[in-house]
Parts: sequence; structure tokens; C-alpha cells
Amino acid sequence: MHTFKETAVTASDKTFFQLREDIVEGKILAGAKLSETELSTKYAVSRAIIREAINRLESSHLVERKANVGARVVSLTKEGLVELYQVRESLEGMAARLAAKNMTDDEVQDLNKLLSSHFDEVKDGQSYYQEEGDVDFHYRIVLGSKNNHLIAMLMNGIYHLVRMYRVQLGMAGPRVTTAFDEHRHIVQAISNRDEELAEMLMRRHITYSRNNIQNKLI
Amino acid sequence: MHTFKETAVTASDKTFFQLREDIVEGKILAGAKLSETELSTKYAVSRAIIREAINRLESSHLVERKANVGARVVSLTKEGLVELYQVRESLEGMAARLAAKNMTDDEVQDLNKLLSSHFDEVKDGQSYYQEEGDVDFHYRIVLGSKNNHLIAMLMNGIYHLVRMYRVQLGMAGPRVTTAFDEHRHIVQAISNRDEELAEMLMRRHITYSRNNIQNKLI
DNA sequence: ACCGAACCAATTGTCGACAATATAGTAGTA
DNA sequence: TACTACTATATTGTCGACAATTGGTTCGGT
Repeated sequence: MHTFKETAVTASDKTFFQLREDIVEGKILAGAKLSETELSTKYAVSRAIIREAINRLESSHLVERKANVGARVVSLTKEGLVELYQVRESLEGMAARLAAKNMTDDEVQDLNKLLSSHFDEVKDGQSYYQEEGDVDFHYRIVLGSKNNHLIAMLMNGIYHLVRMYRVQLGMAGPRVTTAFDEHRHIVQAISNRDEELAEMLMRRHITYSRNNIQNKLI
Repeated sequence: MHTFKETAVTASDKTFFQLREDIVEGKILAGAKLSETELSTKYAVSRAIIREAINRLESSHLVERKANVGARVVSLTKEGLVELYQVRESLEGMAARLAAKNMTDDEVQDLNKLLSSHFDEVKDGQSYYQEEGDVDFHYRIVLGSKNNHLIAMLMNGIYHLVRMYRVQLGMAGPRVTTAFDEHRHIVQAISNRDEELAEMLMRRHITYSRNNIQNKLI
């Protein structure tokens, strides 16, 4: 389960989540215009609700808005991907460092369990690991940092955009086993409470991961 | 001049900027409740405008909102400060690295000029340097990274919160000259296009800066 | 044919009113 | 007195209508 606690109560929240999913999953195309009136009939809510959702999406860097003109879904470019992964490298590197420092022993143990369950799946050739498992792994470490700013930035913003790139470019292929090894080393560093190494390995891991996607865009 | 391009056209924008300033500068206290009706009379705009402004402030981590209850200005805590500076260290470190890589020669030259103008001020004992000058320096480097995600995160979000801490805790005292030396070394690394060193020095610089403020909160 | 100005339709920005929800206060009972 | 259920009030959530702005289109002039 990679969905987060996001307690959606209000209609505005629900519309926001729905709209975000539709954008990330490509049901609304990258670069498309977001007409407020159109969306308000489509999702059966008032324009105010749509407006609020679009504002939130803008804060998440999933749409761009110009005053008195309107909003468009961001378009996926090679430069955008590079910039996104540079930020990710920076933030997740810090997350790994902090996780090595702040995770409880129990959490570290759970992380090791997660890793070995992934090992079993990789061994059996389950492709399930690829998306769901990778996401779980990264989430676990980010949450382990115990830094709420970091958590919010990655969970509410960056990761959705990352997923948008992954989904719409067709996600990575044969990187599973090598990524698994990288995960293993990161967990090792965290288990040893080696902050510097954890950060360095995570940064490398994300750089590799970027190279893997980047080729699809050239 | 440390104000950014922020072309405010719409009334919603203006209200947002005004409200943000009032919060950062402490005219609205940390932890205070933000009543929509009250603010709408105070700023002479409709509740919808206030609502939009509050939403944006929430995205900037200046305000926390609970559904059906309301919004409060964030409160300034020691933990919050530490978390904020951890993120800043991570992002600005990356910014320095990218600036060393992506700044044009002209931009590097301008940065050196800025530094020597600061030197003159420090020599003359102008306390002006402290806030305005420091901000200029950091902005210059962040913009030099040419990474729009990075720029947006720092300029629209983190820096305002940083300033809020600085203003409301009374800003640093005798750190001017030592901070100047740190700036000098960072500029040197950028001039040499030494990405790794630039990142490392910037991270240290921010850590020192945090220690300086942190003592005020204990 | 080309350029500019004045209109026009469509979209966004703003507003006030109504509905739904939470909090505080009151009354009632054990 | 302490606790619960209920009610009243104030605040937020949602909506539809009106105002303002944009971009395109048409028309006229050179």
C-alpha cells in the first residue's frame, strides 16, 4: 500500500485527489488546458472547488497557471526531468542521512524485513517489485527521517511528478536486480548508522535511476 | 532590493503578498488564528480571496489548516527550526553545486563584484550587510543554479519561513565578518567551477548559520 | 494584401448568500 | 458535583451569479 494518510473529508479534497490522479496517470494529457467550467461539470462540483484544486496542483508543480488566462498541465521535458531528479537527489540524500540518525531500531529492523521480502520477489521474477516495492522503500526512508518539511515536500509534491514521468514514459525495464543491490547497500548503511554513507549511496542510487528514465526522452 | 519579480496583478495575489508579509514580519503573531471573515473585513476583500491566500500560505508552510476548523499561523519551535535548516542545507548545497556548473562567466563575475561591495560595507561597519546583503548573496546563487524547481521551493517557500524565524527571534549579531569569509570561500569555489567544494562549503555555511539562530530559542 | 483598431465571445476573477460542521454553553440527570 | 445530551452560535465549506480581462475576429483604412 503506497497511499498515504491523506484524510479526505471535504469535497474539495476529494476533487483535488481525483484530479491529481487523472493527471499523473495520464487520463488528462500533459500540456492540456484545464478549463474551470469544463472540469466543474465533469466532476460535478462548483467552479470554486475546481479552482481550489487547481491552486493546489499548482503548488505541487503539476500545473502552471497564468492570471486571467488559465491553467495547463505541465509538459514533460528532458530538462524538467533533470531538474526534478536533481532536487530529488538532494532531498532524498538528506532523508537517508537523517534516517540513519533518527530511525528507531524497530524501524530499521522493519526496513530490513521489507528488503528481504523484496529479495524473495526478485528471486521469483515478480515484476511487482518494480513500482510498488520501490515506492515503499523510498517512502519508508523518507518517513524515517522524521523531518516534516522533507516528508511534505517529497510526499505531496515531488513524488507525484516523478510518478507522472514514470507512468507516461513507460517505466523502467531491467533495472530491478541492480536497483535491489543499491537498496541493499543503503539499508546496510542505515543499519550501521553511517549517515554520510547512507546519503552518498542514496544520491548515487537516484542518479542511476534518472539515467535509466532519461534515455526514454531523448 | 531583495524583492522578487512576483508580478502581482490580481487582487488575490496582492492580498496573498500582503498577508504573507504581515505574518513573516510578525504583525500577525505566530500561532494566531486566521479567521476568514475577520481578515476579509480587515483587507477589504471577499472571503474567497482570503481563502485562496490562506491556501497558498499553507502550501508555503506558513500556515496550518484543519478542515472545518480553520487555519493558524505556524508556531516557531526549536524542532521546526532544525528541520527547516536541514532542508535548506540540502537544497542550497545542491544550488551551490549547480551554480558552479551552470552560472555564466558573467554571472560569476557579478557575484564577485557583489562580494567585494559587501567587503567594503563590512569594513565600514555597516550593519546593512547583515540581512539585505546575505539575502542577495544566497538569491544570486540559487538563481545561478538554473533549476526552476529549486528556485521555486526556496524563493516561494523556505526563505519566507527562514525570514520569519530571523525577524521574530531578533536576528544574529556578531556573525557578520565570519559569515563574510564563508561567502568568500563559496564564491571562490564557484569561480573555480569546483562543484563538490561549493556544495560542501555552502552546507557548512548554513549549518553554522543555524547554530547561530538556534541558541536564541533554547 | 497588409496592418491596426474596435468589437465580441469565452474564460477567469470576485462577490455575497446559503449549507454543513464544529465548538461552547446549557440544562438535565444520576 | 460530575457527567451526558442537546442546543445555539459562530465559523468554514459550497454554490451560482455578476464583473473584469483576454484573445480572436471582423472590419476599415492605407
